[in-house]
Amino acid sequence: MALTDPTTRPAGPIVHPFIAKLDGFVALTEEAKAALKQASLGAHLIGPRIDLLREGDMPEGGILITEGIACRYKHRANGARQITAYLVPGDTCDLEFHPFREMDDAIATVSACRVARISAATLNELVAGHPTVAQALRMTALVDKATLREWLLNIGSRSAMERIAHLFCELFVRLQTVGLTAEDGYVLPMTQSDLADTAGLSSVHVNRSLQSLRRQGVIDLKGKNLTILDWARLKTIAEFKANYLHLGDRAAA
Amino acid sequence: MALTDPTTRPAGPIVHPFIAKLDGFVALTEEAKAALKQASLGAHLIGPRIDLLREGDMPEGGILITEGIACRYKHRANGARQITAYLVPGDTCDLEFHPFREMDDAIATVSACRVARISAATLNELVAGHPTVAQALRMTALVDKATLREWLLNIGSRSAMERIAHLFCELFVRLQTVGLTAEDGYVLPMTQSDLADTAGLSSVHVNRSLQSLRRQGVIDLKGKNLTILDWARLKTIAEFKANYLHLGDRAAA
DNA sequence: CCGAGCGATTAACACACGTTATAGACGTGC
DNA sequence: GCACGTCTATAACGTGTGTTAATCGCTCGG
Repeated sequence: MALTDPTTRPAGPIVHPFIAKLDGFVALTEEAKAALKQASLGAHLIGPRIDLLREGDMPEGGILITEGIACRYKHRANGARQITAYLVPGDTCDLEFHPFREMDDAIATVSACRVARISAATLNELVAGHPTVAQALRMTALVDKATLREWLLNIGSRSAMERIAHLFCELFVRLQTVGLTAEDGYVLPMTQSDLADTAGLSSVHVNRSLQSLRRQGVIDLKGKNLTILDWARLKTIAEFKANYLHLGDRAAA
Repeated sequence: MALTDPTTRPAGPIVHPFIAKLDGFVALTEEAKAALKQASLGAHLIGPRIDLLREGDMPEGGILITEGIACRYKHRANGARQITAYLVPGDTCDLEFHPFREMDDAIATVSACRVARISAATLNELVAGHPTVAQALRMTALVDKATLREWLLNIGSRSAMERIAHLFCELFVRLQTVGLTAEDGYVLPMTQSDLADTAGLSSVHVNRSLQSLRRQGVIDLKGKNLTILDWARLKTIAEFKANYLHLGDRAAA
């Protein structure tokens, strides 16, 4: 029963991942949910590999991803790129909005995405009118920071294979909470070059590490389909603990 | 005139770095300043290398550093440690507080520190009663996140020497805004082993990189006294841009 | 149907960085 | 004044990862 209960383990993508996410952190009132629904109307479809915001931009409002995967990244003068976060459906950026702030990094789609822009005005209304929303948004900011710290640990102290395993674990858990995983895998739209820029590795070495994970029978990766053949092993390799995502009882088994 | 004007370039440590920091982000009302002063009373002196919060703790409130330098860090099972942030006077942690949240990392002093604990109750009063404080706190959270992203770029894509140079640049600018730098240097309480755990390097290689910076005449480091002999060069090596700190016109020259 | 381009793969080689070990310098407590 | 621990420094050696480059397979546009 529990396995098929759509409220605990959705069979497909959930309709309003953002509302579900916030509601998971802080129980929202019905009015708050309605307001959020209203605010996330008018999402646009945007193709893959498109910049949503660039370094130096002064966004009027924030961004909400409702479908697809996007990323935050920074560029160096020599052309090197560091991806600092992945945004999955339900994730936002710059909702903890502050006027007159210049972007110090950029945001781009990885796969095609559905993106809603939320203006500063509606954001202020949301926060002012719905304390539960304000509290939940503060929680998302905390989780964002905790995730950045975990990535720092990942890049700073783990080996190449461990880093990639950790990323795969994190994405599995995060996508699972929005109903975007199959039982044993998910769609991974990043290229090996993206993974390299995420993990602080060269794309050649990412390939080597993937081969190693494959040879050990831990994963299978064909095209954009990642299958996790041995979840326990993957978690062990990555030394993955989901506590930093602060999912509470929504955490995956 | 401008150089000696204590409001723009304080000659010594400023008395309430936290208030100055928030006021720099969002102009605070006099009542807000008074309330913040009240809240930060009763700071305790704590020795070096003492844990303030441990992973798994459920802090009742937040922490404010008024003197000394502390750090956030995470441990791995194999004993490896990753330092994810340094807290200088005026910095806080977990003020964007959320009830029933378990720490997913730890906080410890590096040098001896003066530390104020701010309870959830006074924090709620501050935020509810002073919108400017709430807004400024949101800004600090944004800067924290931007700093984490910059660190990710640092560790993920820069060489050993560049990473260390970047850290030295960042600390110089941050300490300067709270009046804790000399004209050409500051006190660096971290050991080389700390720097290693910060930059994702071995302590041996940190030493090698420091020697290299010394040989080039960029820095001098005797004991805990860091002297920057060639600031322009150091910035170039680190490819340092202070924009992610969002200091506006408080940024160093 | 063909060429162009991008992504994945693999090989060969180079080097930045890690590991282990030892010794010296410094402070600190007894 | 001595023993001790901690931090810095340096050497020798090993290796994980980067670099360059070539090949192969797709997909997509014409």
